[in-house]
Amino acid sequence: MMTAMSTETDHVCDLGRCEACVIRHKGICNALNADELQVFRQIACRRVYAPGDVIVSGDSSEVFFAAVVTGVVKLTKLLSDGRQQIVGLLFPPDCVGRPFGKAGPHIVEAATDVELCCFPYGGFQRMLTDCSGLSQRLLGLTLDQLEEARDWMVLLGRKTALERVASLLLMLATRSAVPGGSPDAGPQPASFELHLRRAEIADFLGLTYETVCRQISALGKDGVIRLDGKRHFQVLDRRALAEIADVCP
Amino acid sequence: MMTAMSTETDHVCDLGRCEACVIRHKGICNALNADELQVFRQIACRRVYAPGDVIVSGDSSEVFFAAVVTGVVKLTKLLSDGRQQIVGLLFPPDCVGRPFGKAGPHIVEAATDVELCCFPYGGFQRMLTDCSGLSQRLLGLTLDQLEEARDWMVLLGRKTALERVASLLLMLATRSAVPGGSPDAGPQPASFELHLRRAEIADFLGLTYETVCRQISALGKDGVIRLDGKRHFQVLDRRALAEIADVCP
DNA sequence: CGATCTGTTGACGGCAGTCAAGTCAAGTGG
DNA sequence: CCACTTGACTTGACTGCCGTCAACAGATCG
Repeated sequence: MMTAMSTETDHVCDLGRCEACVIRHKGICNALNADELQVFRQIACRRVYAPGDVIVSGDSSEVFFAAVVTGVVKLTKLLSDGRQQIVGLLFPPDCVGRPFGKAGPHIVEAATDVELCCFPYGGFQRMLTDCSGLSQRLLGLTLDQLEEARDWMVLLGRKTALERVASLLLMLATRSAVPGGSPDAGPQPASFELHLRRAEIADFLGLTYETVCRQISALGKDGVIRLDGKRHFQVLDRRALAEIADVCP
Repeated sequence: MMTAMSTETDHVCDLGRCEACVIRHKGICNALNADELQVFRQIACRRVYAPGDVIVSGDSSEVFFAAVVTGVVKLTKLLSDGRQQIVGLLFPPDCVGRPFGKAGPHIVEAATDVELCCFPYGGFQRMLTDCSGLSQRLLGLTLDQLEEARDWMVLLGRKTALERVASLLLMLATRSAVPGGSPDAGPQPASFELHLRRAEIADFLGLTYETVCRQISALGKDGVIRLDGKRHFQVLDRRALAEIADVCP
């Protein structure tokens, strides 16, 4: 598959070559030309995390910026009595952390095996000024995340438990669909792994894990989805799922 | 009060002078130097709206970008059966609309008397590329909004009705505090007008308006707040309010 | 084997939604 | 001026969804 142009080391080393990176033409990296990429590569540094690893915690006085290369990153916020809410799931090529000063208290955690491309804070800040397209690109990504967050606000504020679960499954089914696949032509069997525990799903949907269980069971009984094992989902009736989720496409 | 430097027309005309604008040194305008401001001023156009006026509706195929100069703008999302959720309140100098293509279906509405500084879409896009600091500044604002949206997700997903109402009142009390005032030195009587109807508060908090009423009454009975009329609130015990709201400062 | 973790299902109760009645203020029209 | 309407708000009674508590089933591991 990989056309081996390089006669040099073929095993992916710490930094790898940006040109071969899976997010080279996505996210912020896509805003860079070859020369700028060179600079990027010199200040960047790859890090890997196992599921459950905490990437950043506390009130993030420690500034941090990175791009998600592979895996899923979980963004959680806490109330003082322990209640918690997942406020974002980051997929490649989303970015973690924020330029320009402080953010509120988050917990940033790896939901799956995760590979990050990390940037020293000052260096990234400089790139942001030097590379004309970079901040625009990052702005675009941030606006997308804002849009997602707002859709999630509707879910949390107004949807029933069943609608919430359906919405999540539909989102994941859509996201995990092959990007090059036919645009909603075939029935699209839509099957995917959900790496989150029931409790994490609950924290994402603003429910308890018992309620999540019940609604998943309900969707199963109605023949809308099917579970193979505990975490592998199969969408049998996508249209019904979308109708329950009340998504306005 | 106003030091009349200009010997010319004193009544504020359609465009006014950017130099005298209340958001000249805030928001995106602050990223511009005098020359860039000149360009901005030539493509910009002021518009005013009355409370309840719809600024943009539908799926915003009509692209639109503007800065809020005065007043409060309401961002609403709908479900197909009429349930609705306010996903954002925009105060000066926040921005309405998004560069780079489409956003989801929103309703953008004036919550109070509103004055906007509107930009033609193409012109703003060009400015974004030409003015180096502009996209960075807009990025900063967008990141702030994202942070706010995520805090709101915690409220909608995990807080009780009483906590939600307390959180809203605390936010408004904080926002309406005199910016130059003493940083939480005195008791800060914190009194403000809430221009939203009970039903709108409910749509913001993910509750029904009856529940909002009850919780406001409860806070009143406990001596935490006081109502003068229907919409003028006075925070009597800010510490208690913050404790109820469970805000981690 | 027990211990622990994750997930499922049942019984019950409470918080907030639903339905409904009533108050208050402002406007309208005779 | 008064009768009436309308809209925003408040309060009460009842219901239901979802949270809480609990028991149990598999799976993994030492």
